[in-house]
Amino acid sequence: MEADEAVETIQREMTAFARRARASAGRMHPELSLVSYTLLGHLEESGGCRATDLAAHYALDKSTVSRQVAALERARLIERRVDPDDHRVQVLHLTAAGRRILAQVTESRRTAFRERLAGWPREDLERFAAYLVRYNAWSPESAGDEAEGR
Amino acid sequence: MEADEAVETIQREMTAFARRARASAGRMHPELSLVSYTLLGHLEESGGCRATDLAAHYALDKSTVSRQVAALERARLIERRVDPDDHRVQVLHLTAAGRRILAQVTESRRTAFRERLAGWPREDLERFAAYLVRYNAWSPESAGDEAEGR
DNA sequence: AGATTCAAGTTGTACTATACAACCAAGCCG
DNA sequence: CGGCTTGGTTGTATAGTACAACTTGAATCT
Repeated sequence: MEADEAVETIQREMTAFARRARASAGRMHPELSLVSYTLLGHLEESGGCRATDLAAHYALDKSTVSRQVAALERARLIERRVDPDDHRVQVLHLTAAGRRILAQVTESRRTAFRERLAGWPREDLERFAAYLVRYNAWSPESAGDEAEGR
Repeated sequence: MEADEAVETIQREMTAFARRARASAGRMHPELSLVSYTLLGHLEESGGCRATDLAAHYALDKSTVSRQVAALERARLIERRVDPDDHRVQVLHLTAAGRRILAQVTESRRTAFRERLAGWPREDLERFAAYLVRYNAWSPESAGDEAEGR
């Protein structure tokens, strides 16, 4: 069956990609690992949030986030502000330096992706993007939704 | 420009995927990491090869492969046979157990992917698969080939 | 109010994947 | 033969991660 073959290919290619991505991202941007980049990006988008939120959002252990945050703070890329309403909470914010590095790495990553995708017809880019969104949006809980038209 | 937006989306989604993949693969199949799985798969496809070939193919350091191979051998999933023509070389082969585990994990992964991709029209599956192949096939040396019709 | 439970973070510990460098051992070549 | 090359291992170091134990502050339930 051809559909099965396509699933197989998707599986193989996604796996291959996953295997390579982290390492190559690290080589491209030694100053900001993929994880740090992601966390910084979230802080920018969200305009500041708690370590716990990051952990929940990215399915990471709170200890992992704690250490990442500590490293980012040490590097002066983020700062912690204790929430006056709840002294357990530290709200994380990008510093100016953090914003700068983030922008720089984003730009450099964008360039790499643009280069890699150069020559793709716009229609293909848009379809590929849509497929990826759809693929990533899947979660066990949402399984079956589409089939039932929700 | 819409094409740029699509590139941005691809970037973001690929990144998100990469971040999650390894960990989730590990959770799904504690008995065989993504790397081990990949190496075993290569041995099956190739019908036996050298550690150096694996390293080259997956852009891993030979020391990394050496240790992976050692672990897989310890687990009795592969075996080494010294090449009679060149005593430096160890040709790696799957054992029966290795073949069994590989098949089992492949099946389980396939199921997960099938579930995730359930409800996708066959046409979309095929297009997505083709896009991924194209995306992964890219390498710095090949850049520009398409534009020049090679 | 006091005791208990809950939530946010930190720290200790351990493991995996990885790289780089130094090394060894076997072939190969002039 | 002697030196270079190639395949592989080992020592060492780092990043990212998890889990468990702990601290501290908040909330809740008598």
